[in-house]
Amino acid sequence: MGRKPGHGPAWEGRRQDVIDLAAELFANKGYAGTGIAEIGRAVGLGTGALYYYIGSKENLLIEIQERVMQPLLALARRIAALDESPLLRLRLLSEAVLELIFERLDHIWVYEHDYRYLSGPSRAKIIMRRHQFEDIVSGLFQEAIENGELKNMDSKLAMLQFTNLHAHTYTWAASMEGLKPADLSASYCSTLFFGMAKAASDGDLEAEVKRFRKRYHGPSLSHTWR
Amino acid sequence: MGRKPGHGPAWEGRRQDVIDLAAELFANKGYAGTGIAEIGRAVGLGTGALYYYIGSKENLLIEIQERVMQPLLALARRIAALDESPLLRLRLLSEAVLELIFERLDHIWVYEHDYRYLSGPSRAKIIMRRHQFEDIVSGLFQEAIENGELKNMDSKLAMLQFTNLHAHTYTWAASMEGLKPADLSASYCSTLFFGMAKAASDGDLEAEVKRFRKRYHGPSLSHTWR
Amino acid sequence: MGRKPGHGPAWEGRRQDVIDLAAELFANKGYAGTGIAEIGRAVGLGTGALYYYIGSKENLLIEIQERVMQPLLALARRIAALDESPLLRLRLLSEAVLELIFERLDHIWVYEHDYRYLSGPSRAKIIMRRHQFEDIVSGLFQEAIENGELKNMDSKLAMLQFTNLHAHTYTWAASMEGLKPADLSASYCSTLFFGMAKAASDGDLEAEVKRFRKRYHGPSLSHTWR
Amino acid sequence: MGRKPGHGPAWEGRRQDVIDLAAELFANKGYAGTGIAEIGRAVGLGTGALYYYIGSKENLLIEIQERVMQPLLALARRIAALDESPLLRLRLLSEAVLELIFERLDHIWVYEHDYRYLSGPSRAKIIMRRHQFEDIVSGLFQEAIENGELKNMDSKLAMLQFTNLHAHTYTWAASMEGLKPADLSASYCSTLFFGMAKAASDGDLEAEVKRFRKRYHGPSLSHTWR
DNA sequence: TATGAATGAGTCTTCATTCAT
DNA sequence: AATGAATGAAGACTCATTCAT
Repeated sequence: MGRKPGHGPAWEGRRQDVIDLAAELFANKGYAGTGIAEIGRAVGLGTGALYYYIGSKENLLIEIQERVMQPLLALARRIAALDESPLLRLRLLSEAVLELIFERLDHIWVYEHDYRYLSGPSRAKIIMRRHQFEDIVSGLFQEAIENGELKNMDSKLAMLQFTNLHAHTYTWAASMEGLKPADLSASYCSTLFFGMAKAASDGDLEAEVKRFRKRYHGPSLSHTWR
Repeated sequence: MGRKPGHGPAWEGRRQDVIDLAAELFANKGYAGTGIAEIGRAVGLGTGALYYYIGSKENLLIEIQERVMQPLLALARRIAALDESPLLRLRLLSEAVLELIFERLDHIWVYEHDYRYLSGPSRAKIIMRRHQFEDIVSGLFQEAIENGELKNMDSKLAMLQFTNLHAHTYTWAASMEGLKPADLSASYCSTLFFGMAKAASDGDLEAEVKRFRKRYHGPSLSHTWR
Repeated sequence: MGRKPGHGPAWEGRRQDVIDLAAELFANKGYAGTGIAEIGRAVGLGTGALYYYIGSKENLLIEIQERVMQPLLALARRIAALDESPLLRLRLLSEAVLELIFERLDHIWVYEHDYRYLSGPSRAKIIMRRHQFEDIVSGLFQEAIENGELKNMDSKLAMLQFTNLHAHTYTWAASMEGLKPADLSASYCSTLFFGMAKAASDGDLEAEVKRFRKRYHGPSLSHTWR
Repeated sequence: MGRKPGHGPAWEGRRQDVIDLAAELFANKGYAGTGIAEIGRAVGLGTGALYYYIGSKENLLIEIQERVMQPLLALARRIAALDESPLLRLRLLSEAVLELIFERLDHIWVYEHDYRYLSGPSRAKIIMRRHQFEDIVSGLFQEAIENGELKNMDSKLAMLQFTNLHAHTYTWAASMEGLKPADLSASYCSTLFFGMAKAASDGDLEAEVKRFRKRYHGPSLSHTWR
């Protein structure tokens, strides 16, 4: 974002290193909980020198968001454009997304948690990109539904389930050493696509729920606040 | 001596109101991004009076976490103890959880985002409770697997999918006016349980993936950072 | 100080109780380190009711100072007026002062430490009284010197030694359970009066000091700051 | 990489200046009565820059205590180790202590008054050092008693008299312009050592006291509180 | 007489940012 | 390219005091 002419050749590399470290720190202690001086200490630079590279603290946050959103969108576009069945493309996207998540968990933490600290314009830009990504996924689901590969359902709801399943993975991925993105993707897609398949009918369970509600007279199972 | 130490009868109610408002503000601007004075302004109290009710800012955060975790755990325990099939119990739990989420989205935002700003002990307590919740869900899946209602899979992986799907809902729930927890729960459970059903076999798709990989020679679909 | 008409009969007693407790707390945690609410808790009163008795926090401090200075001055005047030898009177005063110190160490702590927190007028008043006390003691020493009971020395220096010796006792008195004011007084006065007696001549030691200074060439024994 | 963490060469000097000024202010208005901003104004620094030097307000207090206690202990140890008579060593110590007191009265004020505002560990450390100092003085008195230079008395009581006499000097030293530590030391030691000398016997005065008590029937000379 | 509640100025402290060198 | 130093606004929190009831 901020690279201007007049900087030496090492500038860009150093800059990226700083962002790397910032992402790590932000992920662990939160954007608001991490001080500029702390980042400086981690990189081995005084605050003054740090500003030579970063411009501002918010800039750092913007860069990290970009680092997540740019490849994500690029990936989604490239894959969506493939001449393959929608489910296969979704499966490929799933794996690519999970790879991204596993590769740099810290970035994803920041991406998911701290975009609220972005000021107006940057925030809007990020949100717009998220919608773009979602639209691509929605579109793929729509194709699959029209295809007949999936049952007739709201493609947006399908997309949200896909997104929920993948996005929330960053929460626990660190504690599952050994788990491979490819395997996880297979499992996720298996659940999603079979769960949404033509044959699937939830009639039985929902009927059972209804019967239970009639029969049940114990303490409330739905929540009321306070 | 007629002393009556402690607080008047209105105190607790006022206190809860303050927490309500704080949750709203924290949800919008983040815990770190919300000032005590700002909360005071929202409630109509000076900082001094505010502290009379809250004790400390962190206390507010703790209280909000409790408000989420306590009913969540209580619900999970009560439902898990029912004498019903595991899938039905999971379905009931799903709905209860979604009700909780929809009812107080702001609390869930804070619960998911800001627990990192808790100091040591409180943080540990919250994390412990989360594990307890997860164990209950895992247990139900394990039962369903042993039952034969679900295919043979890692019950923890099943639990994580259940959790991912539900937890991440807070992200977009506000923008889906009209969506009922009951319907969403039906959809989620349908996907999950059919997707994990005995019959389901992902052999076909995975074979297709393999063929694709062999055939494909375009730009990389997996991500490498930077 | 603050007793106004319109107060019930229990008022004054209660007021004194509050001052008692305040002295204890001030002694332990310092005037500035003790909150009004803390005093209230100790007495069993809310802050509102407390103010009914005390008027202000500074008032409390003033009262405590008075409680020390008034009996001290009264004592000194009464004893100085006795028709006895100056040394006997000093000895009697010594004991009375030590009794005062031992009886209410907490008051003395406050008296010695916290008069700096008094605002202008009260502070001036207290300092004036201290001078009055010192003048009485000086006068007694002057008599003894003129009497020939003590050697010819500056009566003010004599007074300061008397005062130093007694005043600083509060510092450690609490840790000397069992020590009686009368015995301590005997010891103090013995040291002082024999040390200042006609016969006493410090020529020998001072000569020795001079010889040592000439002979000594080790590291400096006098201090230079930093 | 050319980083040079830490502080510039002027830092330590500036830091000491800040402590100097803080000591002055604390001495006049008390530790609790002096605000950080006030110190900043006195040094010509904003609060931010001030903290760059001091770390915390309590640190300032600790530093001042150290500035008193460290030279005091060093002095005591060096002097106690000299191969001279115990009384000469006490006399030398007396002078050194008084020099210290006269040189930086403000530090001594803070040292004597405000150590109560130190939190746990620092407070304990300071108290320990005070005991070490007292033990050295006690030891010297003990030697003098065993020597026969002083009469047979409790060496701790002797030490306390020595300490009282010296320590309390800070109270009035400022108002005695022209008084030299050496002269004051000579006077103090003269009083103490002759007063505690072998020949001294307080039999006469104490007998007189007894006779007086019997004879006297006026108002109480001993104090009863309130 | 006493209470709980409210005030608001004041406290110490932190931190992103700037700048002379 | 980098440093140390300084800024100053903002942060959380405290506390003596007041007041309606």
